[in-house]
Amino acid sequence: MIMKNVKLLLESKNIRPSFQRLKIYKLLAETKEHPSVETIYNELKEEIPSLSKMTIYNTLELFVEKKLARLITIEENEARFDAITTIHGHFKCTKCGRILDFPIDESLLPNPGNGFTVNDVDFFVRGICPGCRN
Amino acid sequence: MIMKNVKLLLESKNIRPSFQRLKIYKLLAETKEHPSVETIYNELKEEIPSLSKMTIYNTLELFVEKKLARLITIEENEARFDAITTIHGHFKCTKCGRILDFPIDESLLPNPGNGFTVNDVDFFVRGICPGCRN
DNA sequence: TTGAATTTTATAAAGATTCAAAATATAATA
DNA sequence: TATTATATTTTGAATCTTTATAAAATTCAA
Repeated sequence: MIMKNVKLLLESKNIRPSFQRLKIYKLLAETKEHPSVETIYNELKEEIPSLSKMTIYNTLELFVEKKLARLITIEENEARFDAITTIHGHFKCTKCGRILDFPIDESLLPNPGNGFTVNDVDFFVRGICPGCRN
Repeated sequence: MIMKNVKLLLESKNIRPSFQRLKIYKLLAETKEHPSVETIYNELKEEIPSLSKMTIYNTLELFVEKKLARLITIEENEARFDAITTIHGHFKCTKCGRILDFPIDESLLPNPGNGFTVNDVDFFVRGICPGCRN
């Protein structure tokens, strides 16, 4: 993803495209690893030595608010993030620890029932991935 | 749920039915609130003044291991627990904060695909509950 | 270029969880 | 019953993630 497009995307959501925000979004969009704050920090601190974790927390919170990112609570301890905001499932391999995306048919999703307003759906599966089974 | 049956249940899972474990299981089984460690601690400390949170952490971990309880990660910060271990959905009302159960048709559940071993499924929905909409 | 608003940074504080060791309770054996 | 071994609980400190606060730096517009 080229920077110019990241910039346009943030601006389309009324987010000022600061250097840090651009870098954080670009990283998130280019990885499939569902990184934590810690991971993002480690990936970027070489390029941005002044970077503080607080900036990452603030930025991700802003992205989630503006629906540029999703917060994933599949891990017990730390928040994970995903730049893909359309509905999809998350598979966590309890052996290698990776979190993988998989498509889900939205029309088949369970529904809490009449009278409930649904704003957000998470579908988490835990088990062993094909690579770890061999 | 009477204590005798709690005792039998724990014993059937090879868990020594200590006083603390019995009380913690009974509380978890009799509430629909999906309590946190903190909540369980506050509920029980009057009856068991010596109780420590560490015991609750240890006990719940043991229960989850032995499939007497489920760990629910719908909250960003704290772990919640549920004595119902069969597959069902969780709805979190972002207004009143309550976490409610709802049934889901297991045969319709999305599947990560061939080659994946599935051990555990979580289905979380966030939104507004009927009570809070009025 | 100046000044106001925003963003980033550094530091501290809070909250949840884990660790290690001591104290207590339970079970097994003599 | 007394003794010993084992399991459980408690305590207090440590760690880890996240949040709060305020100062410093940066950006933007006049």
